[in-house]
Amino acid sequence: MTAPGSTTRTARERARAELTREIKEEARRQLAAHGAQGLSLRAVARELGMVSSALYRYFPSRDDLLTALIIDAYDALGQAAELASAGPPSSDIRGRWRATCHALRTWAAANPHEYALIYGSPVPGYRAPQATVAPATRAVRVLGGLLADALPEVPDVSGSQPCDPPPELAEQSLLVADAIAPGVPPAMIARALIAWTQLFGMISFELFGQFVGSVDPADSFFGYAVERMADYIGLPAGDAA
Amino acid sequence: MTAPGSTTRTARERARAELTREIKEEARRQLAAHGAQGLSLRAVARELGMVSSALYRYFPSRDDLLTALIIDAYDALGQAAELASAGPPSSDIRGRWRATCHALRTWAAANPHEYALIYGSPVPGYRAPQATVAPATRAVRVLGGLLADALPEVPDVSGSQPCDPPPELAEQSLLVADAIAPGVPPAMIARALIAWTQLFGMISFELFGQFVGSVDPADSFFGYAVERMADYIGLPAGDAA
DNA sequence: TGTACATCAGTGAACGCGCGTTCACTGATGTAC
DNA sequence: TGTACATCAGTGAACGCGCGTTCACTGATGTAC
Repeated sequence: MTAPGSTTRTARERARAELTREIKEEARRQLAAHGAQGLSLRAVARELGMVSSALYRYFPSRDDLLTALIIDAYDALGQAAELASAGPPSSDIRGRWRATCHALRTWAAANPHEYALIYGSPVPGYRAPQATVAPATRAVRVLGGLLADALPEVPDVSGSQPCDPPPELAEQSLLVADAIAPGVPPAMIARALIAWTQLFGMISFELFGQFVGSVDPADSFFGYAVERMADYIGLPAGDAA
Repeated sequence: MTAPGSTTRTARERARAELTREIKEEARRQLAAHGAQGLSLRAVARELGMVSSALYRYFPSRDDLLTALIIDAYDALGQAAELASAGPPSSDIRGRWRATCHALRTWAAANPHEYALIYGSPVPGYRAPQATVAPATRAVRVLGGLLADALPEVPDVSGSQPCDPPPELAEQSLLVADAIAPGVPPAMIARALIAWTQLFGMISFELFGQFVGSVDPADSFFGYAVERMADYIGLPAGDAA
């Protein structure tokens, strides 16, 4: 009888955890080769030297396996962003933004099919369950934290400005701020949303082949856009630059 | 014997053209229901009351049918952009930009699966043939034309600026300008590329469900971003605003 | 205008393949006494 | 420490389905003389 709560579980439990991991690994390889719709339980089982029905001991259905892959992908991308943002000194807001953007692009380039799974076209017939919602916000929370940290450093412009967001957007921005960037004013949230969509638009264009024949390779353009968006959001230049 | 070159071709030719159209229409419906990978020749034939092998008289393979749909989608999107840009007076650059952006979004919302086909994740195992390249540039050419028309109206800032694009990007921008926006300086091309990726990033986020729970509905945000990007590119405010 | 031939659209059967999921089962691992 | 029982992983066969593509064919449409 092992101690309760011990990290060394029974052999059965360890074997189960390991096989679950191996199934997801093989499924990710399938994903890369044939896309989300081409993900086949039978093929995964075959590759693992198992009989296809055995997989049902680990995932109740194909869609549940897909859900697990989606959650893993959001988590991996989110973690990459978190690590990158934690690299520079906390006060170097622009450095943290830069590092985060480049980490997102690097992760996407290294895991194009997992990126496509979460930021590409939705898989027809698949409805993402509630469990994917929280991991999906992990990356954007990094941006939120960064904005919140930038607050003391940005010039406090009270009163209405030209280019202030319209009422509906201001309202939505307030809710976004409440959720991921406490205290950040709607105008800054709105600018950050523009930068965020620009960032992912750029990554998707690069990965999905829209830049072929124009800004290809996209390194220079990417670096340039990241700086311009930092300017636009109003992030302080930081110590390093 | 009908006159050569007459628009009224033989019955056979007319029937062929009509069936080709019907096949593509039905295929588009399949696309909407099951995605690009779920597009099935057999299902299309079934719906049309034909036997599946009959389709091979019209398209040599499934991939060729997919290619036809892709080309049609690029053309439809490009045409929507062209029509929108031709709406306002030619000198109202900002109005044309605004109309073009909204037309792209409207087309995408009305044809989400065709949009996903061309701007979403690539279809695994499918390689787009050369024939898709030209139609693919049709939409962005509208932006190019708009920039070229704006040239006389933007302040001529010679000499190097802060925020000028780095050498590699400047070079690529020159090539882009040569192809779609003659005479437009690299700095403006670079800004337009940022705006263009922001625009498609925003449309994709909205269509693919990334805005659910934040800027949803996205109308207000979309309109706001379009204006801010117009500012950023440096488009003149126009007569209407 | 009429006939002989060529072209083409569509049929139906077949090939060879893959899929997700269920179910009754065997045998190993874990647990309670 | 040893035994009886419960839990669980994995098997293998089966169900019912779908797919792209080929091929020899029938019969209608078009064309040349």
